[in-house]
Amino acid sequence: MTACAQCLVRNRAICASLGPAELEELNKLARRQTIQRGQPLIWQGGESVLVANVIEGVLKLSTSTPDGREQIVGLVYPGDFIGRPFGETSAHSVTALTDARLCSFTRATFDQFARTHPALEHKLLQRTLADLDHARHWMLLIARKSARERIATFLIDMSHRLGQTNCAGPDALDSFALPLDRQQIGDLLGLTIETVSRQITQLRAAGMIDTPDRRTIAIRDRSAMAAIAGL
Amino acid sequence: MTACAQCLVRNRAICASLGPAELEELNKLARRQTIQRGQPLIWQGGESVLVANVIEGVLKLSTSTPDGREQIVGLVYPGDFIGRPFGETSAHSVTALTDARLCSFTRATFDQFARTHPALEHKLLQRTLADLDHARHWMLLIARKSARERIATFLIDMSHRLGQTNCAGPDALDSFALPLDRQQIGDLLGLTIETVSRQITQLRAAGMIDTPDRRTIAIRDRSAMAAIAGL
DNA sequence: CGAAAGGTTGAGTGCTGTCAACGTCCGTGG
DNA sequence: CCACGGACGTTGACAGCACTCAACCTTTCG
Repeated sequence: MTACAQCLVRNRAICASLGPAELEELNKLARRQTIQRGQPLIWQGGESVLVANVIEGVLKLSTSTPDGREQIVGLVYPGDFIGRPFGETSAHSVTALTDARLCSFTRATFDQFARTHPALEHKLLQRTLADLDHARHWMLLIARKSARERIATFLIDMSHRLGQTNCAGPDALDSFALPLDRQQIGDLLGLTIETVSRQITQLRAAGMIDTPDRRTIAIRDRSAMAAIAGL
Repeated sequence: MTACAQCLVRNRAICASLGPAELEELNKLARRQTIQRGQPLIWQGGESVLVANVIEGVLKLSTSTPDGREQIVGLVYPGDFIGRPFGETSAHSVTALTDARLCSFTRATFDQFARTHPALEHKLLQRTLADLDHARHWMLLIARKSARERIATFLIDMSHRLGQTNCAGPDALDSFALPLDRQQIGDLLGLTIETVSRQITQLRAAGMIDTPDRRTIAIRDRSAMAAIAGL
């Protein structure tokens, strides 16, 4: 029995808007769920049947063209919300990048609960507004920045995001495990796998980062990285 | 006295969620406002002091890097909502592309009203979720498509959007006035002005569109355009 | 009529994509 | 334990699309 009171993301998920009684009510509607790395959860264009809070792990949101080009349009971390409430279909796919634990609801159930709990809807609205700001900012990155700038921005960004996940507070990690392989980094930044590899090599050659193994990034010169990223 | 009952976008703006009494209440808080083409309304990074419904006209949302590269991250049409409620700062700038009429509120006033009217917040949430889907879909366009695909997609998209603005219903216009100049099309699609010009020239040479004057686009072969756009 | 703003066209460069070969890590099975 | 194979990543050669720089054309407006 994993009650909400012990939830890892109790204070960061949208549930934080609820009082004890309402939380218990919501808890009864929830289903704890684990999914494995690589496992898809929601399909682009499919009927929106599931929404969830991410308790642990990292997932990707992605869309693809009919001819197979893929773009990762967002990453989802613990405490984030996934799925498309109040809509018929999902605009993008959701896939686990690492093993993950979720607190999930059927969309119909969640929609109904949310409609009757304005505080929850408000929290969801705030989060959606922040997501929208973030997505639009990312458009600047993809449309206007060079490959090197994109890689630097991505690595700095990820060091912050993964740092916030820990209980230790909002610190930026200087060393972390990438939840994405090179192909996925390319899909996220709008680059090819070769360009990603070359840029990482150049950053390493410049002494700004280190790559002890293929999944680990160590930031050696954060200010230089930030300068390349354009703040 | 321009009351809400006669409002052009009465049924498409978020106000549609309100009953007559609440609408009158909101009306008292609103300020009708006109702004001229090119006039900025909200500044990136500035304090979020104003939100508004667009009654007439087209506006752009844009962000720029410190070194001057600009990206248009969204276009706003009649019935759409602009500004950043429930937040301290604006993540992007808002500028009128055509002369426009707004129904505006101070953010504090709107926030307070919205918090006490869940139906309005719900409508705003639905709209924000749709905007987010749209922004993420646009990321695919910018990151993965060629210049020609981007131009074709943009023109088809705009013919639909401007068609919906009219009372006539959700028709796609075959001829319309672009609210953007070439530079702005470039800023929207992540291209340079020269590339935009060349691609438009090529589409005209192929007989797919016509350009009676620099601001007018006439779509001659919609299915061919749609094919290039990738549906 | 002249100047300025906006737009088009041309020539050349460069960044990133494409194609291909090679290297490294790791699990599997002989 | 080592050989093998596949997934993943790196590096190299080359090409192409879009960018840059520049000249010229068109429209608008004083």
